[in-house]
Amino acid sequence: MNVSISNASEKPIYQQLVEQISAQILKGELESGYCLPPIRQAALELGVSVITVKKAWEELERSGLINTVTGKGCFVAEFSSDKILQIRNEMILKQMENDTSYYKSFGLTMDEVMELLKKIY
Amino acid sequence: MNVSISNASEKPIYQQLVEQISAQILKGELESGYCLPPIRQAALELGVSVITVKKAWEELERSGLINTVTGKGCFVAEFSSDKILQIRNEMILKQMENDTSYYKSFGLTMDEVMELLKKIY
Amino acid sequence: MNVSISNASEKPIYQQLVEQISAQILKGELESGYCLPPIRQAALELGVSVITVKKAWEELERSGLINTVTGKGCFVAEFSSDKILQIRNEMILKQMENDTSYYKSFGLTMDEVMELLKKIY
Amino acid sequence: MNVSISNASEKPIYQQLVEQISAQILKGELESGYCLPPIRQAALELGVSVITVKKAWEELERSGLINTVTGKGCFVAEFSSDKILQIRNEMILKQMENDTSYYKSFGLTMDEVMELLKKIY
DNA sequence: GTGGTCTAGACCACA
DNA sequence: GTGGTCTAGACCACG
Repeated sequence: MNVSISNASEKPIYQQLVEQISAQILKGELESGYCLPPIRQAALELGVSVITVKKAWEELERSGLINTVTGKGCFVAEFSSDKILQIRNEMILKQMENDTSYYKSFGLTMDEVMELLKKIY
Repeated sequence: MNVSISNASEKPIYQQLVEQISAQILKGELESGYCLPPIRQAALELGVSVITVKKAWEELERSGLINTVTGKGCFVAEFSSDKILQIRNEMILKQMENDTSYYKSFGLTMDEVMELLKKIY
Repeated sequence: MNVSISNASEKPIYQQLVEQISAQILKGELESGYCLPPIRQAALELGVSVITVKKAWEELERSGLINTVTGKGCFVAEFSSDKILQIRNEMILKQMENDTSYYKSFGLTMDEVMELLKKIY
Repeated sequence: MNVSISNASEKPIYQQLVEQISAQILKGELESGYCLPPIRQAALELGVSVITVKKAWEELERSGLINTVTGKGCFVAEFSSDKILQIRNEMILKQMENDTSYYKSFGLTMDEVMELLKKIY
C-alpha cells in the first residue's frame, strides 16, 4: 500500500487511490496474483473511510485490473505483458488528448509545448 | 461570446466559462477594455442561469482578468502584453506540471511523452 | 471641482462625491454662497453620468450643506463657524464609532490602536 | 456559531458573516481544526439561506482561514500564532488606512483624532 | 451525513 | 439599463 492521498487535492480521494494503484499495476510494481490488503485494513492505514476504499476497489475491478473473490480478497488480474502495454497506452493517450486540447486552447504550438516539457521534466 | 458549454462534462459549467473566457483574453481575442455582454444576456445566449454566469464572471474578476463596474458592465482589464504572456505562461506551466507528474507515475520517459505528443498534435 | 473618483472603489460614485464635497465645505475650502458648477458641466469634468452628479447634489441638499435655486444653480449654504464645527464633529464621531467597534471586534485595546495610528499618520 | 446578523445593515449578510467569523478565528476564539457547523445547520440557526452561508464560507476559504473538505465539513485552518498575528495586523492596518484618510480629509490632526478616540473607547 | 452545483424568480442599489 | 444580493428548492458526488 505505497500510496499517498491528499484531502486538499481537487481530485476525490477514491480517484486518487484508483490512479495510483492502476499506475502501480501497469508499471509491474504490483504483479499478477498479488493480493491487495482487505479494505478495512487499507482504510485504517490510509486514514480514510472504508466506503472510500471500497469504491476505489470497485472501479479497479470494473476496469479489469483486479479480481474480487468473495471471502478471499482482491487480486491483481492476470495479464500478458502485451495486454498491460495496451491498457497503459490507452489510459495515457486519453489523458494526453485532454492535455493537448488545453494547450491548443491557449494557442500553443507543438514546438512551444516541447520546449516547456523539456524544462519541467 | 464565442464559448461552448457542455452539460455532460465533468467540469462545472461556471468553470468551463472561466477557462474559455480566460483563454480568449490571454490569447488577445478579447482586447483590453472590451465590454462583456450583460450577465442576463449571456445567460440567455448560453442557456444557463444568470447566477452561473455571475459566478464565472466573479472568478474572472478575482483573478484580475476583468473589472466589473456596477451599473455599467464588465470590462476586460488593461494589460501590458508582457503581463499577458506572464499570466498565460503561469497558467500553462501549472497545468503542465500536473500532466507530467501523471505521465511520470506511469513510468514514461520524456522521450516517450514527446513521441506521443507529436502523433496527437 | 477638485475631486477625484474611482470606479474601482467599493463605494458608489455618488457617495464619493458627497463625501469629498462635504469635507471641502466643512473645512471651509468651499465658502458660503459659493456656486457649484452645473451638474452637466460637473458630469463632463468628472467623466460620470449626469444622474450620478444629480444624486450627489440632492444628498448634499438633504443634509443642508447646499441650497438649490431652480434656474440659478446650487450654492453652499450659510453657516456660522460654530455650526460648521458642530456638523463636522457629528460626521466624524459617527464614523469613528464604526471604526472603534471594528477594532474592538479584533480585541484591540485603545493603546494598541493609538500605537498603530501614530505609525500611519 | 456566536454571530449576529442584521438584515437592516447596509452590509450584505454574507459579508457580515465573513467579518465576524474571520475576527473570531484571528482572535483565537475558534481554534485550528475546529469544525464549523454544516452550512445547512448554520443557515437554519441564522435564519438565512444556505447559499448565503456558503458564499461566506467560500470567501473564508479563499482567504485561507478555513479548509473545506467535501463530505466531511469545514475546518479552521492551521496557523502558527505568528501567522495569525500577521494576518490580523494586515487586516487592521488596511482598515485603519482607510479610516485615517477619511479623518485627514476633514483636516483633523493626529492629536485631535487621539482625543476623540479616547472619549469613545 | 457532508459540501457542490444549478435553477427560477425576486427585490434592491447604482448609472 | 446595469450588476448585487437573497430566497427556496432541487439534484448530484463524495464519504
